[in-house]
Amino acid sequence: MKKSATINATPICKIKMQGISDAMSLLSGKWKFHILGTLMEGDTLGFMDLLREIEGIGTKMLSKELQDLEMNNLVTRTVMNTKPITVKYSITEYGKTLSPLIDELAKWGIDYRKSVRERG
Amino acid sequence: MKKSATINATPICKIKMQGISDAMSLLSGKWKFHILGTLMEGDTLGFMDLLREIEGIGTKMLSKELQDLEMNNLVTRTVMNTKPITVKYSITEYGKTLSPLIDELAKWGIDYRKSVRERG
DNA sequence: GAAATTACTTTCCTTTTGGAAACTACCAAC
DNA sequence: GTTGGTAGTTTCCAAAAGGAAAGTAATTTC
Repeated sequence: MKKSATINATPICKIKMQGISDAMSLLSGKWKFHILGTLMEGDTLGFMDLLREIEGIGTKMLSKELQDLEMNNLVTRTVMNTKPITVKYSITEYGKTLSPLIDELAKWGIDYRKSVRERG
Repeated sequence: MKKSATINATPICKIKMQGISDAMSLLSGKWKFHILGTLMEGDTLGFMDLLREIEGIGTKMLSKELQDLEMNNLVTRTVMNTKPITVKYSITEYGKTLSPLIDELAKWGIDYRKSVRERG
C-alpha cells in the first residue's frame, strides 16, 4: 500500500497551509515588513521620509514595494496639492490588522538574538 | 538643515527593525513555515513523510531547508538504527516558540482570503 | 541660471532562489 | 536479479529579487 499525506491532508491543515502561502505571497521580500512597521509608527510619511527612515532601501525597491502594498490595500498613496507636489503614504485600516503579526515577528527576532548571545 | 530619520532612529525602533531582519533571515524562503508547521502537527516525521505532506516541495529544497533549520536549532535530525536506515525529524523546544508567529501568519492569511472574497 | 528638493522610473547588472531530473547508496522482498 | 523503499546529493537551468547609478520632470530657493 502506497503511503500518502495524512497530516496536511486534513481540511484544517490544508486551510492553514494555504493561509501561510497567501500571507507570504503578499508579505514576502526584504522590505515589506520594514515599510509597514515604519508606517505604523509614523502614520503618514512622504516618499523621502520613508527613504530616510528605512536604512538601506533604495528608490527602486521603495517605489515598487509601495505599489505592491497599495495594490493589496495595505497602504494608501495620496498626492497632495502642494508645491512642489508631495505624496503621503499611510497604512490602511486593513493594513493595521498586520500589527500583531509584525509585533510577533519582531519579538521573536529580538528573543532569538538574545538566545544566541546567551548560548554564545 | 538636512532631514534625517526620526522614527526608526529611536533605540526601540532600531531594535524592533533588527528583530524583523533577524527573524526573516532565518525564516525566509518558500518552504520554512510549511516545514515547521507540519512538524508541529506531526511531531516526528521521516524525510519521505515530509516530502509527501508538503505539497509541491522537491527533495533538493526539503533537504536544504531542513539543514538550515537544523543549523539554527529549530529542528533536530536523528538517524534511527533501523534497516533500512530511517531518519526522523522533530521540532525542537526552541522551534516550538515559533508557534504563535506561525499561527498569526496562518490566521492573517485565512482572514485575507475571506476579505478578498467578500469584496469580490 | 544653478542648485536643491520632491518623487519617481529606467537600465543594467549580479545574486539568490527554486525546480526538474538524474544519480548514489544501502537494504529488503520476491 | 529486478523492483521498490529509505535518504538524500548533484547538476543544470530559468526566473525572481535586488541594488547602483543615471535619467525625468516639476518647482523653489539663492
